[in-house]
Amino acid sequence: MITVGIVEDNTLFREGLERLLADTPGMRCACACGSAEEALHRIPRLQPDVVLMDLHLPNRSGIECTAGLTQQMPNLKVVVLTIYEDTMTLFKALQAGAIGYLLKRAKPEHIVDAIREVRRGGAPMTSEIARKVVAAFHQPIAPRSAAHNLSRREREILDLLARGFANKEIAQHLSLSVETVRVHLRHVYDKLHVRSRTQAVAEFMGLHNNRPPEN
Amino acid sequence: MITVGIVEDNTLFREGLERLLADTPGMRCACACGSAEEALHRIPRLQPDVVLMDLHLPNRSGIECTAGLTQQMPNLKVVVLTIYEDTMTLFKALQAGAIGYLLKRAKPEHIVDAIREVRRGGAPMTSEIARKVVAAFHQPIAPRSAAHNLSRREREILDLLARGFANKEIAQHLSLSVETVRVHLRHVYDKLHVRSRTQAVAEFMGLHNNRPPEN
DNA sequence: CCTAAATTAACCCTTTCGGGTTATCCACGA
DNA sequence: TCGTGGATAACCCGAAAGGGTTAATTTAGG
Repeated sequence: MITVGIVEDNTLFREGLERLLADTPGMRCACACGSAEEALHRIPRLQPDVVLMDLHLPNRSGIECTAGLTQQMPNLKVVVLTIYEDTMTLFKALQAGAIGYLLKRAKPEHIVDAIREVRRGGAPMTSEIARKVVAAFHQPIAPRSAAHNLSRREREILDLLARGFANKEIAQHLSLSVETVRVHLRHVYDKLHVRSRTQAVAEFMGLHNNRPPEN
Repeated sequence: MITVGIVEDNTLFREGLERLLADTPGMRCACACGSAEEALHRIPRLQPDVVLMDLHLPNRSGIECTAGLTQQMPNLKVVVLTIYEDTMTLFKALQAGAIGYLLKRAKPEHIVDAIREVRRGGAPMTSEIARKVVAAFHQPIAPRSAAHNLSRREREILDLLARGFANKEIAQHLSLSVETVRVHLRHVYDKLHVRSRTQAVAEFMGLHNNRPPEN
């Protein structure tokens, strides 16, 4: 018997899911929550095996709800059930601890299959979602040239910048004058087409970590 | 018709795969390579749709072979077929550009299914592998994580900060006073134990990029 | 219900940053 | 050989950032 929690603000859809679970042998609906607050309150007490989580909730987003639940219950398996197909939402949900990601247009039997798949140790998701997840691991084949127009010294200084050092500290680290650091930074700003150290760091980090592309 | 390349040093297994493909309608074996060198030479010329890649090869590893092939042919879909189940090998293969990851103990029909799955836009892998991939995205459940003590508003502002916006711009984006933004930022600095926006961004980025490094 | 935290906002003041400008030294290549 | 570009350094100045302080309102939780 697999116990399942539901978090879904849409009443019709929520009751549809309840009925689906009730009609499925081997599954039981532990609770059906209409809000993130309700979920954060009831689910830790009822300890279901799996949670079906909608992402579009009134106050807090389902992502935060997922994060809250998985932090309290590391063994809880959250399967996201949403209309959002964009990469950003997907990754935030996974980071929040979701273990599966389905679209609401999935057929009922696929949802049931997904719950069983979770129990078998899997991570249910559609083909397209899986492809996106895997693609996030691929190293960018051709690192953009933007950061490569930088000279050695400029890269070195940008690197220290990204570690949060002030110009003064960078100057000390490299045994340079603060003025020189400023000159290098100006060149970096020119080449990266930014106007502030924070923008430069954002740009630099964006190229140096394999995070999902924006949207 | 899907054309498939094979890279596998074990002769028996390689020929077994060849026969499997030959016996499968809609698939054709473009080439069967016994070494990474042979693969790097022949596959770019034959341009198969999919490559089944063993990871245990004589000289270079199949991971390097995968990296070489995917760099030359960005559209090539490499499905790893290996005995290695460890997380490190998995991640390296994915980073090298692999799009699927199967274990050699997979049944022949599953291998055929996986090739079709790739063509349908998916990323074929076993349940356990998928679980590992998804788990890599989970944020380390750091209870002491300073970033989690941040309030909703503070996280929101930090996020805009990390995108390179100035206080003034953040204020406009959120319809707030610059002073309020400054207050929130001060709290952020306190909680992250930093003294400047750049340090805060560095900290934030460090926690919010989902790289699976740790060689 | 009441308190703690969050959110909003303003003031003053010092430090840091970023743009503009100028200048010297050195290495590399046409 | 001369010029280009990198690295070094200094000046002025306005804009932005950051610290200290105070305080109103709202929200959340015990």
